[in-house]
Amino acid sequence: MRAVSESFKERVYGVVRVIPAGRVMGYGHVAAALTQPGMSRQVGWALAALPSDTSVPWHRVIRSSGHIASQGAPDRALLQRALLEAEGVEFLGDRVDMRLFGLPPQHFFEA
DNA sequence: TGCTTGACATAAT
DNA sequence: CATTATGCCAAGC
Repeated sequence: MRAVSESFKERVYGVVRVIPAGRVMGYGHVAAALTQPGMSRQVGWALAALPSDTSVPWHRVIRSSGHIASQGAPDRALLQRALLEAEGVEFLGDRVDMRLFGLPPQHFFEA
């Protein structure tokens, strides 16, 4: 179990909760918002530890390339895509158009 | 202490 | 474009 510290998780959730509906962010961007670039993988673990009934909009966090992250969990990937499309996020093939839906880093400064 | 693992990122091919 | 190779960082063994 590659769990991350509770404090780190809380900080990650704090940032993710600030992402407005219809916008997305890359793992690396979330890490950067925590003033800790390079922690993108840990951000992924923090989200993986979320309970299914969480209030955190985890589906708005995808890879910087625009691809949906969870490849080892098809069920979650499909749900994530469905949730995003329901919020108005458009897909170009199998990836999100980050240029249009990527959130500008200035919008959230540690929550 | 050193190797493995993972919802990643970036550059090279 | 897609695929592969490297670099990353923290936690578990």
